[in-house]
Amino acid sequence: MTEPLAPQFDFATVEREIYARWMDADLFTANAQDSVRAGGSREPFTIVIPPPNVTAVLHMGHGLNNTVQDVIVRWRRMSHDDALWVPGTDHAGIATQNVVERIIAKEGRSRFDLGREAFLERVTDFVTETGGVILEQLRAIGSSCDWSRTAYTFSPELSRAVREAFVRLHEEGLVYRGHRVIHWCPRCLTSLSDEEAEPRETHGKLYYVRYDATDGSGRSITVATTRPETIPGDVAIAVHPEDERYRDLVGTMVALPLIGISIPVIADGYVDAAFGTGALKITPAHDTNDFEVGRRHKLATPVVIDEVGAVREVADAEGRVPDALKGLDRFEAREQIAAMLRDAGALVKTDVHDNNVRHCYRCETVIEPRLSDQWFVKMETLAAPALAAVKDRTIRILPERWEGVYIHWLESIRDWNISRQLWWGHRIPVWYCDACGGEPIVSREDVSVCPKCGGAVRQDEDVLDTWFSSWLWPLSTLGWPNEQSPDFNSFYPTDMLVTAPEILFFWVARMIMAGYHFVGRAPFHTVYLTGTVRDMNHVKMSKSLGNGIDPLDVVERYGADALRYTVVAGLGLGADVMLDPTNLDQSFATGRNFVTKLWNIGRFLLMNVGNGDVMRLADIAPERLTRADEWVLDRLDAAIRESDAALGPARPAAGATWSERELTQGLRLSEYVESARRFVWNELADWYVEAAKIRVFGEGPDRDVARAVLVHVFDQALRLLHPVVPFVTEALWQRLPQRTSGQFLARAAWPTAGAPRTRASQFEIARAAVSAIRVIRAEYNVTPGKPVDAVVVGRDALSCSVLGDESALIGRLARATITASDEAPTGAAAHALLPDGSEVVVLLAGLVDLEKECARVSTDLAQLEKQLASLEQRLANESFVSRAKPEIVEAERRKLEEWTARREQLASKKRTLCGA
RNA sequence: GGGCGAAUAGCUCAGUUGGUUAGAGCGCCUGCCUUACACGCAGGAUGUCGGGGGUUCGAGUCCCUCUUCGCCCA
Repeated sequence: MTEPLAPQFDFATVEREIYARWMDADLFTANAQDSVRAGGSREPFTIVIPPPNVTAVLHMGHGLNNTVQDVIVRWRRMSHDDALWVPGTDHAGIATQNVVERIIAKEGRSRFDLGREAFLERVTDFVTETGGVILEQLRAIGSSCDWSRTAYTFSPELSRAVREAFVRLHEEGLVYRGHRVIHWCPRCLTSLSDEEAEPRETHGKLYYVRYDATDGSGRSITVATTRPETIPGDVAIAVHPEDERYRDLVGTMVALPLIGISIPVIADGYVDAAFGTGALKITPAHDTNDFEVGRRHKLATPVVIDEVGAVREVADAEGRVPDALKGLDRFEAREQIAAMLRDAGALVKTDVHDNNVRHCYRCETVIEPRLSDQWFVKMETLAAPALAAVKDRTIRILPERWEGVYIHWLESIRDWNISRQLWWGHRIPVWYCDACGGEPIVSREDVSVCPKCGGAVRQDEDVLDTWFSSWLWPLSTLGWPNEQSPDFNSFYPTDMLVTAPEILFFWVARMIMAGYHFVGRAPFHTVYLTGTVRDMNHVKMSKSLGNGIDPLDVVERYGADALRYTVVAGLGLGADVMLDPTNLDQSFATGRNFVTKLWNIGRFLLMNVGNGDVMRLADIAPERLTRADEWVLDRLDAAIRESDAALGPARPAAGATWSERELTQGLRLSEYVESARRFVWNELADWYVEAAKIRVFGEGPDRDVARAVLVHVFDQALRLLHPVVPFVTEALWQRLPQRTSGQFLARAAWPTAGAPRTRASQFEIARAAVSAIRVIRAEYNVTPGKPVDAVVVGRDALSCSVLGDESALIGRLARATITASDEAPTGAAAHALLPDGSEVVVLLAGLVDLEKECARVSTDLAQLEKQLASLEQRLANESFVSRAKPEIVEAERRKLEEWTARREQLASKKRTLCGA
């Protein structure tokens, strides 16, 4: 039963209601049995969500990313795939721990006051309470995740996968304990991986410090350093072996300024002779590269900066730190020692110097290189297949340019520090026995006594890098390490991964490594890296900068569909999306306008089609279709074809790897949306609906044809648009005549294009005639309501019959009374030449300005002649005719014929009008 | 410093292997409340495709170079 549609789309009510009905009907739950991999009839199509942090609230980046995933997964679901979108969250070690630490700080307590166990309880409580918020928010933007499979990196199941991975890698010798200089955040009090310690361009100084020789010769060597506060930790001065300036100093001793300890001058190829003075101070405990130099030269490693970044004699550093520096923060110490050096005459000069300083990606604190024991993953063997997978096209990364970045990173990969000195995270499954002091015990199960001596054991205090669980995400969410689980069998490997480029290394590359290493197969075949959401000044949106847009605010104001449509329509492949946080009305106008338009087309249709039976298109004899019918059906097919081409392929046709041709195809979401939009708005609404009005308003058998075409075409268009604007399309679709309850557009079949319709192009002649008359009306400022008289003159038999048959329609759309004739009338009238050579003459008694008409035709003619001249020149060119592809030459010849004929028409018109 | 990428209408961007008169959305201008829609309808204006050079019958598209901007890695 169709009740009239509300004049306005009440998205707030409808979206909530429809989402609830989708959930009740269980539409988003994938069935492992349906997958062809389990003997079913559907191709599996799986996307695993990039798990947002449990502490996260939805921002536009999530809005963009998850809209893209939802569009893709809905498209595949409608395309008969066994579509699965796995949702979930990440326990996010540092981020979550920071949040809870801030909360308890308000109570005046630190995590150390609470102790490990009590602190973890607080975190767990916090996560239980707020961890699901972002998943709820994803529903508000329409995400069709399979909520029955919601995963969490810290769940018992996924934690088992983490242990399995760690232990297995250890057994294979790929996880090892290393003693080296790592990135340390003195605020978070944890080590970080190379990726988590982000380089930032920083304005600093370069201090030139003189170290005097100890042999009394009066010689000295000046080094340039950005970090004079580490001077107490210096153990050598290094120069390049081939640097003539310092050759005679190599092997001699110099004194640490202010401190007096003697250190050697050594030669090492690592030194860049062109930087600073060409002499480098070596501080092995406080610089990654210096550590390597120190190791090569078997130097000591005095530690002079502690874990909170204060200068102290921490280890092997007795007598090295001057009293005046002790206890100072590293940056205060820098100023202090510079002053002391200046006073001592050892500071030669300072220069301004910009360099990249690493900062903690979570709290922005300047990283302090720190010497410590950490667990590492050996990356070289893991990287090899991940590198090969992209090179041999098993995996494609879009936009393509990211492939280069990925390859470059993997080719110069370094070992991965996975220890974190945090409390919130997967505890490293390693136990130590103090009694026998044997090898660390690495175990899948908790260990309570030493297997060797039966003594007490203690577990490693550290937890694992969060990414050590995230890299298993496509595996662990589907049941791994149980490779026999139905989900793993049916849905692994997954298909696409949609994420932000920032985590290409953190996450994407490592997932590929994990996939190959643990199960021998890539986790997905396509990586789609979306752009970034920015404000009008191209600044990335962020809460801290205050230039963000809250997606839920947008949903509240304009609806989820408007948000989704706007974002997808503005999204070139991998392109950034610009939105103005200060003008939401304008930013989301695209989506809001479109949704309203769609709603109004639906209103028109439901008001006028009525509740009576609607024929199926297939039951209508072809000869009953009008030219307009054929045209709109043809345009629909074109839109379907264009949408398919823009979206697909969904997977490599050959199964294993992408062909060269396929490699960069598909995922043009904005092109897909534009094709669909153009059809419903510029073709269906602007032309077909207008053309069909008189038929649906009338009575008789033709009314039923028009109703059938209208309903069919709108039904198909709603299917085509459903992935982008799921709510409004579902709401309209369910009200279409003869819909039985329990049917959902979300599960309806994706449209397929039919064979080309030959009569469709005939309607173009009528359309051109309407446009021509409208242009003339506008030029002569004929008031829109006022009818005019016009004569149409077909160029040939076909045009004549089309224009004759359709004259009533043309007249109605152009507000004109049309006479079809064999000959253009003479006398004062406005003329237009249609693309096919037919003519339209609008009789504007008393209005026609002969001069204006003459000028118009002259301009047209001049332009055509210019183009014709260049065309003639091209065809006269022997090289072109002989060297260009034959079909190109042929096309140009045909064009020449048409244009020449047109020139004759225009020239003759000009003679009549201009009287020359 | 090394590498990668971008530069097309006022703005944001398409333009897939070189081949019609370079497109879209938003914005802008003109006229219209035409009984689905003014969040709309009809009409319209706007490009030395960053500069220069080259390859080619033919370049927005390929090559070189310069300029500007962005990203990644030291």
